[in-house]
Amino acid sequence: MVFSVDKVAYCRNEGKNAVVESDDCDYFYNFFDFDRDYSKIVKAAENEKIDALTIAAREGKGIRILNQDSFEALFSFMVSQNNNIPRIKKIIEKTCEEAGENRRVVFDGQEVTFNTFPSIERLSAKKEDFFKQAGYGYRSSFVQGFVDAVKSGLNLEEYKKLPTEDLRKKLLKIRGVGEKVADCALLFGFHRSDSFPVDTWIEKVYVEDLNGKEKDRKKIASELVDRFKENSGYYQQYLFYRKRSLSK
DNA sequence: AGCCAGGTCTTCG
DNA sequence: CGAAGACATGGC
Repeated sequence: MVFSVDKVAYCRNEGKNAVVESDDCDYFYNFFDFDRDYSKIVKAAENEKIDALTIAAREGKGIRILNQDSFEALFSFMVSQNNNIPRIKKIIEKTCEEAGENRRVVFDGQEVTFNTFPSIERLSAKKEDFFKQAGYGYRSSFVQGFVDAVKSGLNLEEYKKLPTEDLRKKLLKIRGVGEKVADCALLFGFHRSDSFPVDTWIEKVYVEDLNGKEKDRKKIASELVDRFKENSGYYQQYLFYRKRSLSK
């Protein structure tokens, strides 16, 4: 099952194909970025003539840069700071369970229930203790501040019109949003593939596989975007997933 | 038992 | 600027 805001899709593999069923196929067609020719991106990655990238792209050729909801993406990545992935998932799941709406859908005659990602209204109705008990820790004030800002006029839809650099600056003004979270939101929430989020894993890639010399994450990110331009985000995902899978 | 996690903010030199 | 600490919580 895949969830996005108040929608759900049921996914499975049939041989070489991925099958996606949903009440809203148009939405998930865009969500999974099916319009894009990823074979071109893999070829471009191979043409960079970087061993690690070539391998990563070939192994990760099924990876898509999802078109997530911008609010949900920014909110979720705000939770990711100084946190581990299993716990991030738990926090978001708990938030959906307790603040989202319960829904039912039917796939192939099978009834499925799920919780939506909560709306701004539902989130803003929650008090500080809700976030504390959901496990947000010190990030509680960040997400609450963000929710308040959106409720009182901050409009991410308007941001979509901005060029990447301007949009990036806007996102960085939000408390709790630094370079890495902004870049992830740019990539997944706004599909700005000219961004290269640098986290602990990409730092390893940069040093071990790209022979990088910079130490500062911000400099690393801008160096990589200068180098890979519009393909940055795709390469970042290939490299990220391969690095993580190797460490397990 | 500690160290660490898809970092960010604040403070201090 | 650039480095160093603090920050909540729980995964491993």
